[in-house]
Order: sequence, then C-alpha cells, then structure tokens
Amino acid sequence: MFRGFSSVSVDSKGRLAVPSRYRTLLSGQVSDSLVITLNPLDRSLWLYPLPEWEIIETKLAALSDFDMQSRRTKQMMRGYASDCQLDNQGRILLPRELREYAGITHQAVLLGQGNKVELWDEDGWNTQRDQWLQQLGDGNGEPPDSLRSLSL
Amino acid sequence: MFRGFSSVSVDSKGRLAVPSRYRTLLSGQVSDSLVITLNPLDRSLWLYPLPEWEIIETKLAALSDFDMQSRRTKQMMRGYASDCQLDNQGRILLPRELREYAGITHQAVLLGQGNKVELWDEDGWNTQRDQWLQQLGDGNGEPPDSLRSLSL
DNA sequence: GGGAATAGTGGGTAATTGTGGGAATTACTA
DNA sequence: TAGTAATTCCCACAATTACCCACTATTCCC
Repeated sequence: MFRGFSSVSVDSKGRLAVPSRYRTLLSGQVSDSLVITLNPLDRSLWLYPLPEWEIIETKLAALSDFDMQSRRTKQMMRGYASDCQLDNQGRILLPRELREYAGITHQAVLLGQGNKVELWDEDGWNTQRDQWLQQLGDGNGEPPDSLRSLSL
Repeated sequence: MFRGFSSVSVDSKGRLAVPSRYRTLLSGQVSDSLVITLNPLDRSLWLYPLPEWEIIETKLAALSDFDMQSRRTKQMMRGYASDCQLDNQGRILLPRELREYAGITHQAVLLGQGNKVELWDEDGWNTQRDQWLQQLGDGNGEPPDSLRSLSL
C-alpha cells in the first residue's frame, strides 16, 4: 500500500527518481514495470504497479460505451496509459504528453494513495492544498455528509 | 489510549524523542512502526500507531472521488501519512514538509488524544490554547448543541 | 540522600538515496 | 541515407538518512 509524501525533481530529460521506499512496490516482485496514466479528475498523474493497473483496466473495460462520462474516462485513462521501466538509478522517464498534461516542470510531488501513487507539479499541488485547507478552516463550503460524520 | 501532555525538543536533524510512556503504545506490540500525518483542521500533526492508522485509511478509502472536498481530504491525509520507525534511542525523524506545515522548530508539545497523539509547535500551541480558553470563557461564539449538553 | 537505572539530548560517521550530466544507442524525419 | 531528436546507460557528486556512541538529567529504589 502506498502512503506518504515525497518531493522530487524532474530533470531536463523528464526523468523522475522514484523514492526508494516505493521502488520494490512499484516495480518489484513480479514485473519490472509500472504504468503511468493521467488522472481524469485533477491535473495530475497516476502511477500503478502493473498488476494493479491490470485490475483497473478490467474495471474500465466493463464501463458502458453508451454513457458519455464513462466512455471518456475509459478513453482517457487507457489511451494515455504508458508502460515505464526503472533505469539503473531507479528513475522513470515521464512521457512528454503526460508531463504537459500535469504541468510538471522542475519539481514534482508524489502522494501515496493506496493502490497507486499520485504525481503533481509541486506548485500546482501547493495551490490545491492551500485552497483546501482554507476551505476547511473557514468552515464554509458545507462539507458533504460523508465528511461530517468522519471521525479521525 | 493516549492521554496527557509532554514537552519535547526537536533537534537540528528534525528528530523527536517519543516519551517513553508512549513508546510501547505507538510502536510496541505488533508492528514496529507508527504513522504521522497532518491534522487538516489545525496546524499540527497526528501520530497514530500503525494498526490505528489502518482503520483511518479504510475510512478514507471509502470517501467518494467525485466530491472535491472528500477527494482532497483523502489525498491530503493519505498523501502526507509517513511511516516512521523509532531509532535505537526511541526517536522518530519528522519529515521536513510536516515539520514545516506545523511550524515545528525547536520545542514541540505532544497531546494524547485517545487513538492518536497530537503534535504541536510549542509556541503555536500556547498561543492557540490561550485564544481558545478565552473564547470558551467569554461564552461568545455559540457552542453547538452537543457541547451545550455536555456535562464535565 | 546516594547510587543505579532509565530517559532525553546532541553529534560524528558511514551508507543510502537523490540529482545532474556526458556519452552511446536507438528511433524518427526529411 | 543523413540528420535530428529522444532514450538509455553509465559515472560522479551532493544531500539526506540511518546507525552508533557519549553525555546529561531525571526518576526510581534501597
């Protein structure tokens, strides 16, 4: 399971060093590769270990083609899914299209999210984060019931 | 169950000595590790024993991805949750981002809070504390029904 | 109260991890 | 087929982290 935060740099060639604690999880055991695709809900990317991705792919395949949102989600996620392999230094090369989609330039942020890792441009993420914190602080924006009843 | 107050120092490397009475609880029995994440409601951090955290993680995983606030809550709490292990002196290394979020510099304060321990910068805590005490005492700010009916 | 154990604090060193860039290889385009 | 761009492989440096040791303060116990 992925959790935790890392800030990593993306070099001029578009390479990103996967934090060492994720390496075995992401590429480790069975397959040597992981899948990176876009997150249709935010301007960010998702990294899956290959076995996890295959589960997602099955779920996507089951979505109806006759519902617009489902079809688009399917197209997007599958269409942009790329296989990556770690190089000898434990880095992956982020495809240019995906980098551009997520607006990733020099510094990026990795957020462990259970079965996947979410990858944001650092500035973009900080903006989102501050916005969200402010909303919570304000007490405005009426949290949904699921949140109201959440005890941490 | 965690309760009680401790003031501890955070050294120049960002390490914090977990008070000995918490050690067995936090890392003890089963797993050797604990999870530290941010408290989205205040500028402070939360420390969970791993088993407790896993309960929280399950709750978070159940939140909808299609509601913005829920999604952000999920991203933040899981995204910033870092596994920590005690070193031989019973200390943990606080990740830099979390230290910065909570404004923790040299001296910190630990507050037992049932299933978790809350971690504040000492100055920050003192300020907040005085402010709240005053608010409560004033009787301004309309307490919610749940508080009204609370007998201490 | 004195001594021993435990707890808290600080810092040095070695290993690991993250980062950048050059050179060689491959793929793509005109 | 030549030229350009993109990718891979490799080496080297810098920063961070883990591990270890030593010292001080506190607590506990006789």
